[in-house]
Amino acid sequence: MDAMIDLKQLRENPARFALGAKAKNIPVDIERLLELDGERRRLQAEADRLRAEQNRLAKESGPQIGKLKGQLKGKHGPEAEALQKEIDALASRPIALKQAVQEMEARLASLEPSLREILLQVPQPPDADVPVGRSAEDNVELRRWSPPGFDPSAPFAAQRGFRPKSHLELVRDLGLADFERGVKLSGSRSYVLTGDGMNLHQAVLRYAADWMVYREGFRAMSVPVLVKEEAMVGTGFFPAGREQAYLVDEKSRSGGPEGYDLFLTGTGEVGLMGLHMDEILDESALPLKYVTVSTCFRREAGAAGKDTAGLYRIHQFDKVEQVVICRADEAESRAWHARMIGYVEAILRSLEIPHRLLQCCTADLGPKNADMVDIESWMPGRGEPGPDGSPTGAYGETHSASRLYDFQCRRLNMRYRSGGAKGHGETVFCHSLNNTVLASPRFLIPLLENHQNADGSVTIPGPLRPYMGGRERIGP
RNA sequence: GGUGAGGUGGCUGAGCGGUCGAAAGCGCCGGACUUGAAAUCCGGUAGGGGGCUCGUCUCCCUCGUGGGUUCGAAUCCCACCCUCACCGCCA
Repeated sequence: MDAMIDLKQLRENPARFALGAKAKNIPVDIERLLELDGERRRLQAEADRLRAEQNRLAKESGPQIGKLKGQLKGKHGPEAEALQKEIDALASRPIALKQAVQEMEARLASLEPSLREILLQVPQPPDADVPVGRSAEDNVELRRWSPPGFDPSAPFAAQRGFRPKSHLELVRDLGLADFERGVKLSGSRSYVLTGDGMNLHQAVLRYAADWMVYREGFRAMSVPVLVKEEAMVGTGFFPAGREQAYLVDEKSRSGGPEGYDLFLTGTGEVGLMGLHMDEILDESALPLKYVTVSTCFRREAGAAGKDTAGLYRIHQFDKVEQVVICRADEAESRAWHARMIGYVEAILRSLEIPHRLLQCCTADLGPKNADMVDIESWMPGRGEPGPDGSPTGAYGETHSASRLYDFQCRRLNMRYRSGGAKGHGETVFCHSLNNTVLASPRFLIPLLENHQNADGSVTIPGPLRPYMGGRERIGP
């Protein structure tokens, strides 16, 4: 069975996993898991013992049978009969054992599915320094930033001299998106980016990707967005997130058992992390720093009625994603987490987008994370309408930085050999981290809304201008 | 989509029913030689799981994956996955 969570650790300290699951509000029957594990180990030991005996007999009698068969060649009559009898006697010795082994194996096999099912559901326990909470409401703000001369907590109109438009109004008035035709083509939560909407979309993606590649030395990758189930399970998105993923049903289409289903990935993380599945890496190759820009697909099951309008919650978008795969060292992994968050903060500052960092509480972590920090960008057009009917603005999630220890790499069977240069040490599961660099078109919301002008135009922030043909503004 | 060949350790590649977890070469590690290095020589070198008297201990599993035949399978049979070559189609 593949490594999910470390069964040894679970046996030694089941409470840690039970409490961790509870803090995450994820139901999982650790008691039952321990029972099944114990039962399996008992059967395994017994089967091993029987098989060892069987092997011993076979090893003993094998060469003898071979020798006797050699003597049998060309012989006839009573002499041949005697030899044949001897051969049969030798051959029959392991038969009883064989049946016993088969029985044990059958019992073992019947145990595996339920064991595996539970094992796959056990979440990574949250780190001790993650605040315990019941929902996203209990996330804790770490810090916030806004460009000089603008304060998100004060009314937009008072500071900028006009009432802000929401991104919906901006994209309509400036001709940046066409929702009607998007819906015509693909149903709800679909859109078409038009003209400068598409230009801006490509500009921010390229800007973010270039930042990671040319400033931070990440390796640019194009990875599949259509992947096997293995990759979804390995990266920890399945089984819990199965409802969130689009399925390309190749299995039933073929009408037979051949072929397998494929899934559309909801993040480039799946492709990047899946790259080294089942590999043993050289320690000297670590850390691996990858960045990809990929189209992401999400069913948004369970989000019916939420954020139905505009570019916020949509089924398909593009995302620049960073992952780091490093040695199994908590301090190193924590340092990378901070650094990866720092890249995003720097990008947001360079684009003059007010934002804040949230330490996610235990309930908001999801099964795979030990720790997660969200970054929310200020969206002046979001939130409840104020007394004058214009939006008051709100922070909206645009980034999410996860620290996973070896949770993913266990599932992906992704290891390195420890022990210095070309070391001869043990194989160890890598640690992994991931963080959004920039997701668009959601990011167009804070970009357009924060940089809108009184005349309805939108100023293109300086760093994006090279990606927009040198232009300074969109609109009149 | 059609036809053919093939998937073996970090790599190349032999093995085609028993002593094979597996020849040989390369690579890598350790040692000898050397002022140092190269060359040479000697030795070592897959992964996973279990047991205890925890050790230069022991057992089990793994030769693409899953089944089957057999006393015994890397080797024979079936299905699937994948790779390569040629043909057809095609952004």
